[in-house]
Amino acid sequence: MSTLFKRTHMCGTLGMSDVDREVVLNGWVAKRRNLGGLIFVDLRDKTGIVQVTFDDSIPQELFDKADSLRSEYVIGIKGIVKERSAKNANLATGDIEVFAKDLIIYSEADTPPIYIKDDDNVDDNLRLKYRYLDLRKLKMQRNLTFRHKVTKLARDYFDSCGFTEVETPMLIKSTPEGARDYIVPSRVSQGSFYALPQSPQLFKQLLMVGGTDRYMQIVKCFRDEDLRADRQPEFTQIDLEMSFVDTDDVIEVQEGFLKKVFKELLNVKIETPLPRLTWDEAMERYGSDKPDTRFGFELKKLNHVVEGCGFKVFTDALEKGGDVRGICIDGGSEKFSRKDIDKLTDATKSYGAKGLVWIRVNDGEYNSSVNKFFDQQQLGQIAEVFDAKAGDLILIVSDRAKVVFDSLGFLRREIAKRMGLLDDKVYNLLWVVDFPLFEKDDETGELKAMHHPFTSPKLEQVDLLDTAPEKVKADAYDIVLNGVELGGGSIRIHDRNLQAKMFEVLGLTKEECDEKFGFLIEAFKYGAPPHGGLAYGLDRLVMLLLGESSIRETMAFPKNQNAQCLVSDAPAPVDKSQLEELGIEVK
RNA sequence: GGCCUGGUAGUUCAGUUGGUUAGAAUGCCAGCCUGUCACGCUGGAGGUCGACGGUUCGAGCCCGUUCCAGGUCGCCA
Repeated sequence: MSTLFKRTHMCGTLGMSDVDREVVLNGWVAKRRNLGGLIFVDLRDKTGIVQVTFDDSIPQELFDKADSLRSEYVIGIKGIVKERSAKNANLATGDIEVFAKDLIIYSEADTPPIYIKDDDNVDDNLRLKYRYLDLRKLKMQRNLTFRHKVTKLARDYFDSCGFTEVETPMLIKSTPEGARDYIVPSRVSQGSFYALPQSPQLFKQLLMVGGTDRYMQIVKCFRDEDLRADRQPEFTQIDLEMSFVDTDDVIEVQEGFLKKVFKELLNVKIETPLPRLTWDEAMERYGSDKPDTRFGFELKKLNHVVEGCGFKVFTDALEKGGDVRGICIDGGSEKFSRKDIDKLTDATKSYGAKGLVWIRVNDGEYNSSVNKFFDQQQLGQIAEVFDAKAGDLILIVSDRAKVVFDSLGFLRREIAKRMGLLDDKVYNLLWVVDFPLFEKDDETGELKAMHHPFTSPKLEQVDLLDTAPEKVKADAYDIVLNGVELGGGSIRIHDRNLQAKMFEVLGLTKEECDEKFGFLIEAFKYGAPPHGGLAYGLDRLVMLLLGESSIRETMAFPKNQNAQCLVSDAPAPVDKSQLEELGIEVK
């Protein structure tokens, strides 16, 4: 029975140029202020808020209707735009207001369980349960719109570079390496299962064999692993693959994309070519393969300085082939109390460090947690490595290399955060290149592919595959922004013999390879072009561009930490009959 | 699975050494109010202090167990 007021304008777009214009607006009541003979309603749609005014120039019946409005009622109004006598500088539309001549209430609304206000601080579970209310926040609408702009820009840019967007299947074969798969039962082939893709990796390589030449896809990926602020079980990649390219070609195209994204969406100029760090250098200097270079505190190796010292913790670590490394915090001595350092020490323990040695640099003397083992001269030698000055704080960790890098990498970032050195207006993009091809499994000691088994080794190092595979570097690269991995990729192996060699080093039998990747190996028999590519984590990219700290702020319906969708209550049990139809036993 | 933080009104939080009827802000309801925009003023409703057990004359507070949430380590080729 309700009629519709045909909208002429969006709320947030009105301004002085619309004065005296008759407009029709639709939206939600964000706020009602009743001053007695005068009622103000803040009307909201996705573009913003505008003030609608009801005064005594309208019939009493209409005024009473306006008085009945409550938060989140959905209404339409007809009215005239007028310049305000009292302007509101805090509101984009604050120069004008709309004098209502007619009002229609489309829906009434119960009092909402959460405030619809950008700067609220509501429990995450409530926000996720009532996500449709949360999404009414202008910030969320801005975020979704921004995300849309990133994907549109990606499609346009890669289109202009000769890429074709191709959809790859969502129901694929499970290849249980790496992350856990989400499994989908097959009704037609009972007892068999599909998996949801962790990435379109194998299919995009098949597209290269299929002559697609340049492929892109904005694609959902699924990983059944524990969640984090920047990790969701279903997330979106901007996935890319190119034929007849080397690392430089891939990087050049991507730098063009990133430059455009930053220029057009943030009006930030990115200087290209971007810096490139080798993986070795990134670890040595920053203790991380995704270094944040907005601040210093670079790692220094102290092995040669502490060699033969009387401190057993250091000498033991060295004897076992480990390292002694440290960082120097400029002016950190005053900023961090003994208690602060104890807390930091505790925090490093989750990275495997057993302790933290500290040295406070004063004028010409040193105070440290290892005064018993080092005299002033020895401490001075350590300080010299860092070029430390009075007021600095040196933190040292000794252990096997991974623990040392992880702990110090964490410390430098944590300390920078506490010292307020993380400027979110600075965008330090860089490439980390030459990753190791393999890494050792901590439990089994076996080699496994660091990236995936189709990543090409650096061709000049292929001979090392037989003699010292752990030393072989890969043609793999990650793009890093302010300490966050935005994306990664590699040049793939297109040579059958090299691929066979790779599987051999990984200890995979021919049967295992055929079982898992037979279709790709088969495809490579029929002419595979040299190819390589890259995939961005779209959610993370958008998160960083928006200055958000969780990817949940960039997606419409994210899952909570238990991977549940609180809006729809998934996952949920299914009917017994559904399971029977799938041939799944019911307990 | 481990560690850290938290769970008190619809919401965000405070709650001292264990002690009367558990508070504030905001939201909500009612009344008044013609230039507000965090409108104002007056009044009102609103609580399984996450759950269970224990200690105690007495528990929001102490102890134990457990559930839930967020962060994080492991994990994420």
